[in-house]
Amino acid sequence: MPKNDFESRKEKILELIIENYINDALPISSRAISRRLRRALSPATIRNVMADLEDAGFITHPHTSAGRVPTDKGYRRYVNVLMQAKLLTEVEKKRIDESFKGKFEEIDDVIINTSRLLSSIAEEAGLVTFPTLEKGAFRHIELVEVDKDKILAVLMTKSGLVKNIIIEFEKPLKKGDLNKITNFLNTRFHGISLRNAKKAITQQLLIERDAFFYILDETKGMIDLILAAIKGERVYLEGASKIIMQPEFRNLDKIEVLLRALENPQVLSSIVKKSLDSEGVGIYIGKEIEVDQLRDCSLVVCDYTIEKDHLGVLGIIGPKRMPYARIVSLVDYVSKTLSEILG
Amino acid sequence: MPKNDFESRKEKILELIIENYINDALPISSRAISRRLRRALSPATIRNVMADLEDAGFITHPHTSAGRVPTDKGYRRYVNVLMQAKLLTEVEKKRIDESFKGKFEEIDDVIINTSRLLSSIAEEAGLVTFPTLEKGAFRHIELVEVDKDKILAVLMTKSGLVKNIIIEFEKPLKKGDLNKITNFLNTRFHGISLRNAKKAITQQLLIERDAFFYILDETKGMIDLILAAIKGERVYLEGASKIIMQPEFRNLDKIEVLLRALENPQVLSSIVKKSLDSEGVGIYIGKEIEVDQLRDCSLVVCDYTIEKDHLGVLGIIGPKRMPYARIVSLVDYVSKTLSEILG
DNA sequence: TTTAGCACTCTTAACCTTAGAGTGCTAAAT
DNA sequence: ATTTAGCACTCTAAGGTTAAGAGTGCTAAA
Repeated sequence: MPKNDFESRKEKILELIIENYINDALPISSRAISRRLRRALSPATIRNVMADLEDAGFITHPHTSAGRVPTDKGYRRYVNVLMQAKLLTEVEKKRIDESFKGKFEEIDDVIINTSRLLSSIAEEAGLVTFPTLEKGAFRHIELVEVDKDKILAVLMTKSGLVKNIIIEFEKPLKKGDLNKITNFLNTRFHGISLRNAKKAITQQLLIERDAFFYILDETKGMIDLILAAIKGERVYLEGASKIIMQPEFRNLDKIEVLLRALENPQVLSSIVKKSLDSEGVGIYIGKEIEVDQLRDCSLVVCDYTIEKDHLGVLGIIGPKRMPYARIVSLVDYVSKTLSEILG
Repeated sequence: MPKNDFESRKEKILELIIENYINDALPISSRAISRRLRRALSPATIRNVMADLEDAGFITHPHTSAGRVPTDKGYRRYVNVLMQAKLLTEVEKKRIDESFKGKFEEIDDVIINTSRLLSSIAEEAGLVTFPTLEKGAFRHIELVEVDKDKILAVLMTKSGLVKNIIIEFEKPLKKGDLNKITNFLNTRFHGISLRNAKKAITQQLLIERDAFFYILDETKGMIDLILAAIKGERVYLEGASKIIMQPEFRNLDKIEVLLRALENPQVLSSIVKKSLDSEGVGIYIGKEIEVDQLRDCSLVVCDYTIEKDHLGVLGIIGPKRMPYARIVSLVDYVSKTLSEILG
């Protein structure tokens, strides 16, 4: 038997081991694999192959007389080369589409719906960040006086995202001044990205300083505040209870570590940072997440966008033993759908 | 010994049993109580009293040879008559005050901060609803055209809460019409409560129908949408992981039931409804919560307000074995502080 | 009324034991 | 040169037993 076939047999067996383990959460015995191959190979042969796979680091066994379980390296190989995408069923797609049909009054409702959807279809924890306006294009700003020394800025991006910011001033602004600033911003900056707005706006402001000379500082301060406010990053996570149903987490200490981690803003934010690296759907297995408390978990993430501008991130957190083929399709589809809805 | 003293001794012992149990999470033996009374009474005597308390339904024992634990009725008596408020320490108060000192750009940040604070001081789950605008007074509305057939309504209450609502129209409105509606709303309805706004506005609209005759329907529809949008009720809950640390929840099945319940919007909303009944700080013990999945928990809640108008609810969920004396003070103080901050 | 004394109950942890699953190795079979 | 049967060996998980300890309830004496 040529080398190639030999290698491909190994791969096949690795694939079977991993898929079986993902399904049953039990170590896989040589006999089980032999049966799956319709006895084309005897358990003894499988055992030899398994020993090779173990030497190569793709599988391991919890103790001498137990079957095999995948290692991180095994899962990695599985998602990289063995797994073939398992498309969502029409029923699932329909369910996702339907769930976005409802009326959403606020962006929060959309985000919550999305994360609930992810968690409930995947039966894992679903994670969605609130969209950032940073990459959005400036469309309209409205400055409303709410007090002598307080204004409400309502900022809207081209894609229709809205943010309210309340700004306090030391000395009150005159109504005319507010209008002047509003007009200035709306006419000069229509369409430019908020991320680049600061430099552009302050420059332009200096050019037109004559018109603004006595409110220049206030105007600049206000712009700073507005741009600072849109940087905030918030994550919504739902379905931690789904994870603890998984056999590998039926253990109080593990649950405790996991729940604590998922409640920790730093952990969430480092997860989100990680996700930014990936093009398309990103898969992080165990220690690849680089969060110690999540070393028994995997993360499948994807960003969502408006007109190719990054808005936020969504994904699934669950045990490493996760039906990647399905989850990847799910995350991909939901991210596309969300992007469309917001667009 | 007169009847009174006899009764008060019973109460004292009940109090000791409950406080011990709250501290240690272990059934309390007659010997332990005797020791706590500096042997003023022998264990045998205590046992007699305990038998009475058990007959009266205040305590029970898990099995023949175990010490006593409080029943719901016992806890109820404790919080109603035995417990004396345990004020927060200055350090704790300071911590709460400090945590509200930061800059909050959005109301969401305030709510999240509050619930995190509750959860972290109480070492239980903290719960805060987002403020409803319903009871707030109308202050200002701004209607901004964002598309031919889409407008953004920015609604602000007297107390400074802001809500954005995006409204779509079948046929486009003219710019002049928008201004007309904006002016109408801002001049005629300044100061009236949003809850009563609908009737008042539609009535007034009919009186002035001549001015609006060709956009009457659109105007009415828009008002309906705006008022519907402010009804939404959202709850933020943090610290479920704190509950599962408690000895009575060191059990996978219980944790599962609990986490599922706390992720269930219906459960949360029925908790919030409950809270509306109570004047000041409300305490609900076990089945009093009227949510079967939470029959082993207690709920301590209080509403928060602006100028005596109800805005929302905050509180603590934890095991029935909860340091009520401390938690009540905490919930009370945080609710007052939050009310002040928002005012 | 209170308390000492004591039999009784029940839980918990520790320790065995055993069945069963699965491996690794060796030697025979293909 | 592989593949496979056979078998000894290992480890887990479940069940059973035991003993210690904590606490009660009752009775009879103080």
